[in-house]
Amino acid sequence: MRTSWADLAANSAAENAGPGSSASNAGTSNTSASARVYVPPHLRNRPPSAESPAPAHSGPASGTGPGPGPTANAGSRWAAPRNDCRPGYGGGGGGGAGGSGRTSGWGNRSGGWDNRSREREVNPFGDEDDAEQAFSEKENTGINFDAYEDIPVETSGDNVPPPVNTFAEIDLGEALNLNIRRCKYVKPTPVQRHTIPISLAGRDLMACAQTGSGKTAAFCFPIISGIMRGQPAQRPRGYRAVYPLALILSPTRELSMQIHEEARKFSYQTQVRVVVAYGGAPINQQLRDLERGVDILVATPGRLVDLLERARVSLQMIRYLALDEADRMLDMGFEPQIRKIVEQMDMPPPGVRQTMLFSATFPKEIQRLASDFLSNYIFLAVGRVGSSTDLIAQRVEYVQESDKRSHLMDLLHAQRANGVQGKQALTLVFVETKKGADSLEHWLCLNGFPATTIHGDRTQQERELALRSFKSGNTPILVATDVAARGLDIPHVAHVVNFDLPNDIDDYVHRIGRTGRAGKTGLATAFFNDNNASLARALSELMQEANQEVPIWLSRYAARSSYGGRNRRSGGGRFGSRDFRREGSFNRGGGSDYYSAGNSSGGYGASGGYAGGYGPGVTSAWD
DNA sequence: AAAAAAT
Repeated sequence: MRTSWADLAANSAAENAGPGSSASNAGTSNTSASARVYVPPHLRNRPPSAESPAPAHSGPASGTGPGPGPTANAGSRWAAPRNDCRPGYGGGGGGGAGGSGRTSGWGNRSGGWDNRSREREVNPFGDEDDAEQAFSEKENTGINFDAYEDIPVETSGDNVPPPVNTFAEIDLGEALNLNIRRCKYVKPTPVQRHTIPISLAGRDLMACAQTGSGKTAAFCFPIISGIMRGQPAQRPRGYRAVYPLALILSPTRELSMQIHEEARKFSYQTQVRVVVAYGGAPINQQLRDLERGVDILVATPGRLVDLLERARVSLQMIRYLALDEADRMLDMGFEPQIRKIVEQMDMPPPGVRQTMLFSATFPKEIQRLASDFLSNYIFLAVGRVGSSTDLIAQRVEYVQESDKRSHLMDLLHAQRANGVQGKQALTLVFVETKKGADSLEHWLCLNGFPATTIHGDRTQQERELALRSFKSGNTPILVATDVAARGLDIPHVAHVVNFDLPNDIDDYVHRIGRTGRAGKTGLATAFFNDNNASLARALSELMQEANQEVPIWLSRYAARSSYGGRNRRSGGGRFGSRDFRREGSFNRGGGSDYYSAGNSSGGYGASGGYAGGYGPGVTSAWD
């Protein structure tokens, strides 16, 4: 489940050292999961009883167990680049939520306070630098700090705390500061400059910002710092339940893994423990991780609901709730689960807990839903990194369905010529359906292009393997459904191809955001035809906003499409969205008590110069 | 209509 370059290197090294992983794979099959005692639904979710026998590990923050070190990883067989398009296919079970290499810390699981210092915490930083050099492109955090100065920022809400300019201005604590240095973060990104003070002030937040703009750190730093300096948690002594203090939810398993990896770095040697739980992987290892103690739980909704229904996790001590890709989390597919977790279990209500919502886009309807979870929140919109310089070159080409494959082939041939040091530049191809993904992958392979695919019909092992293989450059083409559209931080993606355009312009925004990340340039090519007519207007507007050249034929489509209301961009201009509380129609609706007249103290100008406003004419465009 | 997310 480790996905970084360092892990690849580590796994590769382990692989070369010997075939030791096969034995451990054998031990992690799914069969052990079924040994769990079945708890009938009516007995599930019983409140933790104070009378229950106290488990040995009920104290706060006992030592952090040995993390998933360079574990025997089921997916490490991709090492040999072959024409086989799914390297490592059938490479063995296990994998998933960590191979059995993790269980070496078993003896310590009852450890309370006294074990804290004895347990050794695996350094999550590894030797990433070495691995990064494989791309011969040293990039530090990958963030182009020079691109920051002109990033527009807009805030609204009551008494917005002023932003900070340096990490030193805020006392996050010594251990956290050390990790910030280890991450080579020199100065905070815009979203961090604003989010951290807001969060440290205890305020709720709705934030529009790209993943890759430092968003994860923006919500992790205050959470970790808050847990470290907060009262030691007097956690109830649940029979088996654990009581995390912070919950971070995300819409895909891979994104949860990614957040977990980052959070582990930020919390290294802070005694703040981060555990991840997601579906598709055996639950037992996740249960053991939880039993060792958890302060911050990163999870996908389905698995969390499962854990809640088994009464293995209680949310009653939650102080911080963060939803990543919040607009996806609140759309039709997810909303019931999220409401269940946030409103119908034992989580403290808004105002008691602190809630932070993040997404690159925030449609108005979603903002309305989201406000149920928030209390007197601050709205923050951060423009794209490098928004003024347009780091993503967007192209739209008219391609009939029947011509798409050969057209893609042309693009890939051109790309191949630009290969970097023998490695082809990474190309991410989005398609509409899972079947379409498999079939395109197969076709690419037949035609000599090493491709793999990630979508929801593949097993979790296959998904993780595909992602690793792509990141490593061994399979430089990844065909993906929207499962990979959001939040995934894959360095070095040079080209995003919208083989099938999405129906929603926000999805398009998320997809092309997989390239041009963190201040680097990228290319996004879309195949457009009559089937995408409904997207024409929004697409053409978006491209205009980004100073991209809009083909004449697309403008004609856009003009033709009847009042594109449905697909109008939900947000505005350089931001993913703007605060829906500022829309006159909403305020007249009667919910305007704490938000008057669409202006607020200290809301603007934090980044200097930029006034954050829209002229009246522009504003009307968003009504 | 499709995708994602629990078993």
